Amino acid sequence: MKKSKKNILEKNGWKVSNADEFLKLSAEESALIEMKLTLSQNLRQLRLKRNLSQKELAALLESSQSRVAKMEAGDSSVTLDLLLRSLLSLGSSRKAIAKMLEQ
Amino acid sequence: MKKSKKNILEKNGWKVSNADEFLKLSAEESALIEMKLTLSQNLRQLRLKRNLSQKELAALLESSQSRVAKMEAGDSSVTLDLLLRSLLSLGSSRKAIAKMLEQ
DNA sequence: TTGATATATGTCAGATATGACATATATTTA
DNA sequence: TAAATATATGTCATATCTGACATATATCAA
Repeated sequence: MKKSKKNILEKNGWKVSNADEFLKLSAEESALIEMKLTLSQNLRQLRLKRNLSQKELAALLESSQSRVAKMEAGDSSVTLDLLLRSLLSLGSSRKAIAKMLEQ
Repeated sequence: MKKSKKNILEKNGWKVSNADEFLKLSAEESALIEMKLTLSQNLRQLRLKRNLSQKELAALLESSQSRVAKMEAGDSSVTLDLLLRSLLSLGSSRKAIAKMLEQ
């Protein structure tokens, strides 16, 4: 795993304090985090494609601009449930979401 | 939507008290619930394929038998995060999960 | 039957996620 | 440039999820 990726993860609150500990991230945890990051990225893409600001998307989702920012930033406080609900609200189909995950 | 499906949803805690209210389930909510049910079913299949009891799977996940039962039952208190972590722990790959969702 | 094992259901205290808010920092526009 | 708009970051009260436990109900073997 590249240093840059580790930095990104740490910045977003994933507890990865040193290389050893990082290696202890189980394969499952890593996979889950990477799935979240993939969905985050797709969320931002979709929002921009629709020419919405984070504030506008937040209104659509009945959430807040700051939470949308956190979703797009891949913050560790954001669940898959919230990401998926958001993608669906932006018009993604279940199939489209499956496609995002098949990588 | 068939009556039987409505009954299943209600039984599992999805607030769907009457037909009118049921119709108000947004398309997104329905899609999310169906995705969860799909993953629930796959979880049970996988567990049985591995010849594990719910108790044994719970130990593997550092969870409890009752929570595994709820996961498999599609209980509304169970998040996608937990379902996906469980599937990954049972050896499902990200790709396999994408496949489950592509339906 | 009976006892053993598996699964389902209800509850709850503690853990985690949420929207909201304030405010910092970019980015865009005039 | 400066002002306006957009996005990022930190915090918090409330809401929701979690593992654990008790206990009910199946399922199965003797």
